[in-house]
Amino acid sequence: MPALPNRLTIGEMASRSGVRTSTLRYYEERGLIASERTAGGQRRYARETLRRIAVIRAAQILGLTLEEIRGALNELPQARTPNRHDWERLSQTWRDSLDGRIAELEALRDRLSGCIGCGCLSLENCGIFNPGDRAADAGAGAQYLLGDAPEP
Amino acid sequence: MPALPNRLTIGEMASRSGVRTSTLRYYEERGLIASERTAGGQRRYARETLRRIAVIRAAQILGLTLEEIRGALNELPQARTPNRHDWERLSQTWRDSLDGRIAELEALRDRLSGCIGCGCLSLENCGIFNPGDRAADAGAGAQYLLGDAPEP
DNA sequence: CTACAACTTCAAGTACACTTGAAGTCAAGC
DNA sequence: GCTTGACTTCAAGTGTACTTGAAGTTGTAG
Repeated sequence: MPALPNRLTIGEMASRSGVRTSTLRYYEERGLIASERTAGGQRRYARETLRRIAVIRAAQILGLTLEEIRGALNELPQARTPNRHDWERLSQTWRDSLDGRIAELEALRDRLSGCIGCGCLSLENCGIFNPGDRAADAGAGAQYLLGDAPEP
Repeated sequence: MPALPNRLTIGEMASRSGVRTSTLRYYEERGLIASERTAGGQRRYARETLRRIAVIRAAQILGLTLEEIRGALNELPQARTPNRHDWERLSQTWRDSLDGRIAELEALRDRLSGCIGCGCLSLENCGIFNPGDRAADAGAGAQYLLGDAPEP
């Protein structure tokens, strides 16, 4: 077993994290991760950066943009090892966001399930698929199913 | 109250569905919706198309691409009013897909919750955030939290 | 019958998250 | 000390889902 170096090359980071080198450079360019350079100009990453990447990939699943993730991560400074409190705040925030998304999807699923019973698409009087036929001047139309406000 | 015409202009469709005219033209170009034309070449939509748009927006929430949605919708042909069986198949498929996504997010949330207790980001020995430090040659690294296989 | 808002097409632009390729440099093993 | 794979930058390309703008046409209210 080879000893684990504390400073990892970009290739080592890639194979350990499952994220391509081009992506790592891109993340660095966008300020999500940081690196030091060798005398010759090559990147060397701290081992902690692996965790940061895990957090980034997890946050992407939650639907956050890289910019939003960058904002969240910048409260876990790269200068010091993030402490338990830092991490609790971040993971609690994301947990809440997850709970929200889960609730949204469950509501959508339940509306869909209701529709299975009524066969909406073939019926004129389904309250879910026909709102636009009645609330014409609300401008919201078929947004009903989505639980959305009209945007554009 | 103005009577509801059976053939709607693109502008009427836009205000009823909450989707821009440019988006409607784009959907048509991509084969998700259809229209007839007036003698002068302007689009006129059947009222049913409003439902189709509601379905499209709902499916987007599920994370389907327009191409996938097009595929699903093409089994609900525009030529005839889709029957109850058509709709049951489609909504059941999407319900299953929703259930899957909900389960994924719940698993992620639970792993996050476990992390809140252990303060991973500051600990060397968390099984969730440090897998890459031990399974170096698996190439999977920090994918653990995500429940993902390594892709690239 | 005319004015004007709403429509038409087509090409190009935008945002996000990357990937690819060219041309060149670095570092580790022999 | 040289070879070779891994690295470097920078510009351009990809795919998805649209939006914007220019230049011209249509349809309807007055």
